[in-house]
Amino acid sequence: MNRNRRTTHSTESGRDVQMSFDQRLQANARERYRTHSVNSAFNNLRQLIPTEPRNRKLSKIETLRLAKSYISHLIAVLVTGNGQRPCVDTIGHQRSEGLSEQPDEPPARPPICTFCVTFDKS
DNA sequence: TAGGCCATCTGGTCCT
DNA sequence: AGGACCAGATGGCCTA
Repeated sequence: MNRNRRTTHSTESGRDVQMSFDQRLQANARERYRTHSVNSAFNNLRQLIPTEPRNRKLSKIETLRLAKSYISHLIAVLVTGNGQRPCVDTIGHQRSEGLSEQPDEPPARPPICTFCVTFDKS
């Protein structure tokens, strides 16, 4: 690669600023490091979410959605004191909020929580 | 082979 | 000015 290459980097005032190739490489390295730290946070979060089967690797989007669902499940456990299937007893968390969280997707799912089902099997 | 997921690069914007 | 954060583009890997 040509280390003398320059890339433009415009500011909010619209003025183009020359960015040296070395600066670009440094920015790339920082971004890589930042992405790795985000991934390590995702890995930490994954370890806290029970899956079926056990040790199934969750994607990032699955991790976020299931984390939200798991928090709701734990809240239901606290509210009802029912450690088995608490979510069927609560109003606010009556359906699975697991993998399909599309905004425009109709809620066509039986009123059972993902984690109630998971813990039933175990 | 198509689709999903991911890492990396890149440029724009915001913040200190 | 420099760094952090973010989103889009791109290409590679894996699985059904």
